[in-house]
Amino acid sequence: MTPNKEDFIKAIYELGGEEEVVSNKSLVQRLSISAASVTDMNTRLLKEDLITHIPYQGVKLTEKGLRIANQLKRKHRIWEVFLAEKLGYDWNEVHADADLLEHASSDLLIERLNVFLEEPTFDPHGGVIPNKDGTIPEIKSTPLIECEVGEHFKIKEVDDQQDFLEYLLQKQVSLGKEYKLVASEPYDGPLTLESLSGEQTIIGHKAAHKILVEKV
Amino acid sequence: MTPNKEDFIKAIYELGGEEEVVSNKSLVQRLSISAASVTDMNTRLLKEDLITHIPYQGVKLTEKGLRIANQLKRKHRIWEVFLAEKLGYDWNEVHADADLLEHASSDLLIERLNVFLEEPTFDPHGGVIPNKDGTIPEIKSTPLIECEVGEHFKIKEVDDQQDFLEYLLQKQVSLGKEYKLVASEPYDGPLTLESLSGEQTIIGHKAAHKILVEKV
DNA sequence: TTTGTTTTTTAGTCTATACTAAAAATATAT
DNA sequence: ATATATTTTTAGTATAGACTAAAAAACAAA
Repeated sequence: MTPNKEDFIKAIYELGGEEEVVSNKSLVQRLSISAASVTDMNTRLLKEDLITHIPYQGVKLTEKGLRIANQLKRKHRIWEVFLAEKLGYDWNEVHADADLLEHASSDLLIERLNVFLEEPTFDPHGGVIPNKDGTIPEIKSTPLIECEVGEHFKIKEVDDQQDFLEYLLQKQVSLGKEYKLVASEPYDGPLTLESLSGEQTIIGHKAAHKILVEKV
Repeated sequence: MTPNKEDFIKAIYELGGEEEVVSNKSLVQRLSISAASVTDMNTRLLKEDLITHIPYQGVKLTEKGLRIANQLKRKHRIWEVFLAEKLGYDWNEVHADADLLEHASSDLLIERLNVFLEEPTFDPHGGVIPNKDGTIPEIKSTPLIECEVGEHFKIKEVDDQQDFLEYLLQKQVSLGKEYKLVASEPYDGPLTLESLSGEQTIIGHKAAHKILVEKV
């Protein structure tokens, strides 16, 4: 497995290759390589049983390919957590360096880094971190940021940083409380929540990443 | 610059290519590649002005090559500090992962990591960390671990971790005090110091890494 | 100094990854 | 349905990095 193959598999995954067939054209655009190079890489990955290929239609990940894609995603997201939490990267800065690091990380390194970071469940964007074996953890609760306007939910888990907890206290947001999401501004804008008693609370999008809810 | 070229330059450096001509043979052994591959790589690095080459004798780093070698060493050693201090790697475990990571580190990442680690001067083995621009910092003080038996020295700087400071206090080792190194056991064994008043103190090799001294 | 050994270089191959240009297959539109 | 446009594949080429085998140069030793 080389960095290039890894990137290719990741690209297929991100274009929906877990379920549907992904066209050469979309891979050409995603990876900025020629169509011929995509065909080349397809035949190589096919030989390794990482994808299935329907000529003139596209490729799909095999079980093996999917497992690798998820393990890469695990590495990527654990690095993102590190970059954001420990090195002070902004959420939009983490991606490029995580992309480099994920290809240079032994399993041992990732597991130790994971422990150092206290086994995070989500990356800085709120994405779920896959398990070591490439499976996706059963998430009963979803980040508030992923809720749609109009949905009702219950607060299940919040980030446990001191200042964030104080912020929530001040906003009177507490575990178990039920809300309805009444508005969510685009471009990482604020969310408006309405409690059962009709009071409205406005919180920022970063906060909405740190709050896990269960839809009711 | 590719990881292979980087490793090649590092190998030349480690074999003394800053000053003397390094033979193909030594590079063959160091990198476990064929003699023909060494010649190939030499011609490539020559084209980029990273080395000078005397046919049938060997190669030497140019100024440019040396700067790159030191910047790589900087990356390598900063990662070693991270692996040892933050992820709990043993001193002998850090090398392999640092070797991978050093090729996947943007300058930005290394500088932020350096700040996170509080700008260490030495790696876990006591090696000096080169400056960002590829120069070697002027070290007035040397780690105690690098002293030879019989030398006299003065304590200049010690690691400032709470428990280590308590340990030193208990051993009555303090800044400015003068000692003579009277014994140093091999295989990371303990060091025996003798103060001016003739008292002997025995400290472990790890502690000797954390103590900087000036020879007198 | 002549012979034998070691080291380096050259020549030719191989694989991974890219490319362009052209051919083949598929999709679209009148 | 036939012409046109798009997408995919094939064919041929390039570069980085590796190899083996053989030639050339340098070194060592009797």
